[in-house]
Amino acid sequence: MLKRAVAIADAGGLESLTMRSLAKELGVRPMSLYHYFATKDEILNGVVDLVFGEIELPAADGDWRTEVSRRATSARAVLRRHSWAIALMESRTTPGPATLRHHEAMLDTLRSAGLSLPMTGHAYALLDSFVYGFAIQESALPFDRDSAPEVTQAIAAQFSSGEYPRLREYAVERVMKPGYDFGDEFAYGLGVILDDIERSIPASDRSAER
Amino acid sequence: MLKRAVAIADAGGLESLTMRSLAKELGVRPMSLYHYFATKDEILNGVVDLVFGEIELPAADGDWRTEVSRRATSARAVLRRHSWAIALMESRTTPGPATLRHHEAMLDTLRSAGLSLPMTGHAYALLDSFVYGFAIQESALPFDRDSAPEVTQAIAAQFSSGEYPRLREYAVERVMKPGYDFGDEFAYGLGVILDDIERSIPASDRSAER
DNA sequence: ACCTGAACACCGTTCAAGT
DNA sequence: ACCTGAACACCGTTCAAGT
Repeated sequence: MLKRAVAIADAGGLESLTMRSLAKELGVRPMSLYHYFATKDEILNGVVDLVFGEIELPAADGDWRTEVSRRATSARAVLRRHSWAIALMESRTTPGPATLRHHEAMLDTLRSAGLSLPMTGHAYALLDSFVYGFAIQESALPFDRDSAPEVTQAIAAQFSSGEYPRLREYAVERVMKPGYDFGDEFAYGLGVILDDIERSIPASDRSAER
Repeated sequence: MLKRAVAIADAGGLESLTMRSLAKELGVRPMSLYHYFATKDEILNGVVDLVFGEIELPAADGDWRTEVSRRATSARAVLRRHSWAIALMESRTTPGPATLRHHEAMLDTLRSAGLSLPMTGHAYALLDSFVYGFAIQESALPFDRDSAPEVTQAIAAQFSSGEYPRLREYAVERVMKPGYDFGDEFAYGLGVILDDIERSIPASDRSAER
């Protein structure tokens, strides 16, 4: 039921997910939905939790760097698949069960790696800020993955006025060069964060497979 | 005119900003707005650009670390003031003039600090991912800045089931301790990123005030 | 150039009622 | 328990018309 809601938003964006469109998708009348959910907001909470549940959980007994990296990469992929969910996260304040399970697994992984409680907070806040923020930026790219060159060139032409020399430089010398992919910045940022976490681990726990 | 739109969203959230509410605020009939903007989407683009314009610009000829730090801190404050704007950013793909000026200033600051073109992209993507993602997390906190203790305790009680031991540990031993403030995590993350940027600067440019 | 009333095709949701 | 039709107070936007 919530899965259908996700499918609708995937296909037509968040604004296409209405009580009426969801009801139609389920072959039922709009008012029937109110027997299962008190408000549309409740449905949105469920939808966000469902999306969260798609993210691979890290294993606390694995190599922490591998696990944290895998989970972050999975989170990015999920948020790219359901980019409408990012906007939703800003307004949801009551985490669902999948979200809680997820946080529990992450905390377990970080604590098992030997991080102190304060450092666990630092690392988790930094990591998820990066993942969410990257997803926002990726979803707001002025070109989609396919039509990159044409649009990029149009933008670069706009910069030829000389008003934005640094933007022009970056567009022409970097973005328009073959092989450039904004998505690659994810690996860089993730590496920086993982390195910082690694440095924070007490020597006694370092590279301990436990 | 767009300022009034921002004020409406500040006061009542994004859903309270409608063509009708904006018209009323301006003492005009709804249809008059269409003489200045083709669609509501165009208004939203303008609103996002206005919010962007509130962020302090970094000075390319200042100390890069001071400037980048000041700008990131300002961005966080702005997005906290207008947290509804975060959700909007996800769907806007055409940057306005204030946004372009902003990016130009950031690129200029990073390049003037001696960063290579690829490293400039790495640093900027990492920095803004962090800033945006932090803003999302901060706006989705289950407690607002004032009523922290009561709500936190209610949440901690929920964890007493033993189903989420790591979450319980973190809530009880960290979040509920006096002096804890999620907002403090911003300084930590920003420090990690600035340190990474600093390490990337060629020795010849290091600490050059130029 | 600037503004507007009426209307249309939508929303989420209430309420009272059906099986 | 599960579903529904009619209705209400909203949306964004079109169109034709006013000054």
